[in-house]
Amino acid sequence: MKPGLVRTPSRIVSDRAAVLIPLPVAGAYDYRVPEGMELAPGQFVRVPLGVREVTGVVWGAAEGDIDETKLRDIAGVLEIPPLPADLLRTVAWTASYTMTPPGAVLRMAMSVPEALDPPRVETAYVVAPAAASDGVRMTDARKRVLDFLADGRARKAAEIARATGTGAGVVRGLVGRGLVRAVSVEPAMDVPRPDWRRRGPSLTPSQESAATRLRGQIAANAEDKVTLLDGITGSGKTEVYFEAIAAALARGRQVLVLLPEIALTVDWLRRFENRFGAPPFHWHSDVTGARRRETWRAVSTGRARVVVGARSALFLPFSDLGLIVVDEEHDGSFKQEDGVIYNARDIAVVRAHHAACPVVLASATPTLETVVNVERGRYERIVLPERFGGSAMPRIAAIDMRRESLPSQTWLSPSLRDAVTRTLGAGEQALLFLNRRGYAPLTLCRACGHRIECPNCSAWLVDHRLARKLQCHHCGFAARPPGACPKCEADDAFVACGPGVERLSEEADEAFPGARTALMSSDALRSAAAAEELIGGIRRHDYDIVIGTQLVAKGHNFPDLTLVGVVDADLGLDGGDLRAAERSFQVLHQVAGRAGRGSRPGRALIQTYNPDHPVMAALVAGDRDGFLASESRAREAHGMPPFGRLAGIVVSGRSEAAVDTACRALGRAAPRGGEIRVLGPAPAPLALIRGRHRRRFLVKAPQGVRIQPTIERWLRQVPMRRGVRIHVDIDPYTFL
DNA sequence: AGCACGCCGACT
DNA sequence: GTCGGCGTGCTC
Repeated sequence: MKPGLVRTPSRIVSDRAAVLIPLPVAGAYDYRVPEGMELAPGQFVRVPLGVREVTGVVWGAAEGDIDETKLRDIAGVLEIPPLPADLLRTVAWTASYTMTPPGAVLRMAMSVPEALDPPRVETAYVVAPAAASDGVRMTDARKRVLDFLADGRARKAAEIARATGTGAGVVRGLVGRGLVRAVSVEPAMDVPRPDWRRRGPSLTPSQESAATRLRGQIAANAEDKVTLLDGITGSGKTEVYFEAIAAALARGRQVLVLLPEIALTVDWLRRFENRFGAPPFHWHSDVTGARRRETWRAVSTGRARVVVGARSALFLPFSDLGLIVVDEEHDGSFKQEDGVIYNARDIAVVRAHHAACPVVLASATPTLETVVNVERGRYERIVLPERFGGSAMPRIAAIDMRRESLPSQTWLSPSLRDAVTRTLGAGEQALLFLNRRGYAPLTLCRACGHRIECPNCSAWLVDHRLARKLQCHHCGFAARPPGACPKCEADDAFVACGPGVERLSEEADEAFPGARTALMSSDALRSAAAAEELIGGIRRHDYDIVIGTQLVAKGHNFPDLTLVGVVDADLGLDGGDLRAAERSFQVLHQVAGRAGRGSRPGRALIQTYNPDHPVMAALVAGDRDGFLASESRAREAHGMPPFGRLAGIVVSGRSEAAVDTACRALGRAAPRGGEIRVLGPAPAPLALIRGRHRRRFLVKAPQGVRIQPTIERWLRQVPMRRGVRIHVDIDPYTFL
């Protein structure tokens, strides 16, 4: 990925300027610059648009191809700092790369409309410079006030009164005599600053040498430096990149840390506060209202030194970005799938390039893309070889389910049950991992075989017994379980097929009587507080068995947990997804890493019907690099990413016939014969979502070929009927 | 994304 | 006869 440059003059001198408005229109609109108005790119301006007036951003010189008579005047300039140049370039690059209108990308950078309002001002008081106190009667109270203000800082009347034991009248009197001056100040949220001078925890020799290399990059202001911090679970990657953060803070720069699933990383925040003595600013969808506005402005003015956030934090107006960290670089949640479709990990590299600052990508199971970038010499790799505190990676063994005999409607093999029993007997904790929410993925009528499906999607409804609902995991549709079969009207004939975590928890209660079980899934944890409560309980050993979905795999540290049982390791392998094997490996490796993080060694048992599958073999052998190498060879042989380019073109609409007609027209116009190939249309794996029928084309090109211009030309040739929409997904992550 | 314009059904 | 339903198409 090579970030392109956008030319932006430092000042607009012409009587016309291009203004980008946060709407999905083709490009920036030209406006007339009124006499005497000074403009620079990035400035927020009010412009007339139809009958209304909107806030836009000065984009550059006018394109000039619009009729003079249509031109309207810029109404005014907002009195807030302009968007920084590196953000403007990142917006332009993202728009062009993802084939999204730039205004739609800009909207992400203007996600806090209230932040653009003129700042609320308050009156504060300072000592007047060069004030002559002769002739002013110096009472005790006046003297105390002047002493209090002697340091030159502006303070509000109430604060002065409180500190000096006087009344507001004394201050007013001093103002009247010219000794104190009233000034307008923007009330600043009193934020403790992270203190990089604090001593961090002591590091192991390998952590220390990794930290030294990262500090060196910050000190050398290594632009365009992307470093993969590659360390197994528990190797202390976080402490290492904290040292890079400290180095950036020491140079007075700002830092952005991107984390997946931000709301649930209580553990991470605790470690940050331990290291820096103050919390970072947060940025994710749960940050709302005044807090959101204040954070946006604090980032813009530079008061916010460290921001930890979800992917949308990439479009915050950092004025002096000195480092970006992407933790859990491999995590799928960095890929935004709706609206502007982008991968935050990639955009982080682009923003860092434009901001001329280094990037650290951290992971125990880096993506093949990143590993290949290391091998090609584009990224540097720093390896943390051993686990912190000397504890070993858990031993991983496969349980061959073909050789186990299980009673029907149960999913815990005798081997796994035996291991759990012995673990509990030793006073330790066990984790049973099943990446499936709810009670059962399918509800079937015993009498006629009818399967309960979502009315809007081609998917089964998932039985959520705790919530007494059948739920669609694709559109959110929920219904009470019907009493009788809607097809054959048989009463009480429904049978739940397959396990979800709720059902597994039932089986665990039966299999291990007396054991205290905790259920951890996104359904069971409605709030961050509830999550913290449960995590604390597990850490205190209030529970013996934890049953969880992917949530449990993330970052938690349970010292007494020594056994991880993966109930269905084959779950992620089907689906024909390009990255299915890679993702399975990442998830299983990560969840296995939950075992043995304390003083006692851990082990993981993986129930599978495919013990010879490369993913299982690599997990058991502890051969991550071997797995990546074989995966890499397979992708290269098929010209798949990262050895070739892919784009998904999804055509969708309410009318299946209209979608098919559109697809035929697109198929006829598809580019042929060149090095770019178009496959499809095929029904998308979920052919119906939210009542919209979907078909998918796949565009494939060799490495290094820009596919966007070809796709653009192709799609432009075929006018779309109303009701039919096209989504372009460059570098698709999943094939849903 | 708004907002107006426009062309068909149920009301005072 | 009008009020208003939301489909369609602009906005420099």
